[in-house]
Amino acid sequence: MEPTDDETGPALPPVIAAAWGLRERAPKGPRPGLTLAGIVAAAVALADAEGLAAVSMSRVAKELGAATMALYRYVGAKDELLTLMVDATFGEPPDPGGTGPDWRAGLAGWAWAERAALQRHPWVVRVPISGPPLTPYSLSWLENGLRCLAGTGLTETEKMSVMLLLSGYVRSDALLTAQIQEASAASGRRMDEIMPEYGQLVARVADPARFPALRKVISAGVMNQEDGPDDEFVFGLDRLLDGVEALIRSRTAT
Amino acid sequence: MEPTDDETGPALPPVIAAAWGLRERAPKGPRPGLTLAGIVAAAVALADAEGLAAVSMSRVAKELGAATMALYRYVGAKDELLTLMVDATFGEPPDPGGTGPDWRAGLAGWAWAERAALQRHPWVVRVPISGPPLTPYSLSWLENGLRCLAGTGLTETEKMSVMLLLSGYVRSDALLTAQIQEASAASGRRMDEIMPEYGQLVARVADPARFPALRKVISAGVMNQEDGPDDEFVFGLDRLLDGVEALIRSRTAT
DNA sequence: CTCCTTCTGCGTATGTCATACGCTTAATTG
DNA sequence: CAATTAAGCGTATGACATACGCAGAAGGAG
Repeated sequence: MEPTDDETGPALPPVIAAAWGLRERAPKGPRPGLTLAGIVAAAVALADAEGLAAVSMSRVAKELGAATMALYRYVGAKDELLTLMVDATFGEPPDPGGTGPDWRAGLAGWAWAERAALQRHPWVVRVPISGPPLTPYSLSWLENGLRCLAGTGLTETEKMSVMLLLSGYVRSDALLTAQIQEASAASGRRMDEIMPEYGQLVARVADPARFPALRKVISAGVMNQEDGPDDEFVFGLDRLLDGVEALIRSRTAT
Repeated sequence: MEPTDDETGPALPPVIAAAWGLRERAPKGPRPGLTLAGIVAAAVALADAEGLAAVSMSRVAKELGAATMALYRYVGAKDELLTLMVDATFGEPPDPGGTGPDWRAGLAGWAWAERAALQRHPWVVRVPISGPPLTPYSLSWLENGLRCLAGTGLTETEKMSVMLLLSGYVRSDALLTAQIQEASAASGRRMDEIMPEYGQLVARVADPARFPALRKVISAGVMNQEDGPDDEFVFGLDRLLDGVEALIRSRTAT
């Protein structure tokens, strides 16, 4: 179960190979009673139902009717299980990523879909990510995003940077939403009470003389307005895509 | 040590009050042998030297020559200590946030400074954040950022959204950098080897027929180019500020 | 000066967790 | 049928956060 590191390149973590279906099962030995996919699915269901904190190796094993240590035949460490859990929640990206001419609509759809996936499984943003994506679904999403940028005059480096920027933004937004949900659950208040309360706390703590701009924001009622949670996302997404559009236009003009 | 929840508003977590210097020491009882600031400073030093994983309550206490449980007189839970650690690493923002007319230069400077702070303490991006900022330095940074936007025609809500967008971006970028550092430390390879290796792994795992756009990026050598790590940051920052500029221009034009 | 209140430091105990190690046993091949 | 290989898993280890309650210090009240 060592990472394979032959002359063709660097080590491929075994669990990643397994996720891509590249694991050749040895002909000898007892047949496996569990599957990697089954373990991941059980862990995802558990996280959905009781939160990421409930996902311990022993708890997942119990859910499967197996012993804790049985899982380690499929997964080298809990870390790897978490990586696969995240990948599983994304699933196949929604759409062939049409090579249609409208890159902007394509990327916007991509962002909305990723956001939806993250909101279906709010714990995903709490998983500490260990590196750039190598898992099947994650790469599928990246692929589809990149396809949207095919017709633009951007360099490959720029395309990648745009995807990095966009996925980072979606993640940031989802993190914020998740925080509000958690704060609501922890304090027992309704979700639409969290931000107004935050505004009050800031007002109590921030001296108007030292924090004039901040106080102005608060007293303008920014935290109290009844905005659908989508408004914030729309704003950032529009800004971001405007920035990309400016670049593309300058490229096309040249 | 209960959160105070009087008629003036919602509960202010006691450790936040302490961080703002709002704690009135009781006249009775033995004098405290530790200080909250000292505990936080020790924890930050420990995280800087040995990483976030080394920061356990017992380890921090040992660093101070105190017993583990002594810390709980100053901090309700480890979570709170982490929040204060993050705040401490930011420190006072660099510059009065001049109300000069050039919002763009101001915000860019803000972003670079925040990025520098995060890179001085790479573990900060690994701290699970529990909610919107309430700590002194965090709010100072927010204040200074907001001031940059004073002259623009943006609404208060929009200003806040811009700051959210920008700080999320800086954080995302710092997270990526931290991941590369961690991967480098874990695998023993040099930091500039990590991305090329990632490219090779993707090439090994992603079938060209199913991932054409991704393969095109890889084979264009995107992962191999000798880019200063700043290039990525510059690109995203420019896009982002371009997007904000487009909005401001449309506002001013009206 | 003395007692009482109040708060600090901290020893101990508890429950949880990830995971290393090695035994047993089931498939399969020769 | 014997040898091989890997699956399931029981046990043990060490780390961790933190609840609880005691002992002693500091100051105020009488």
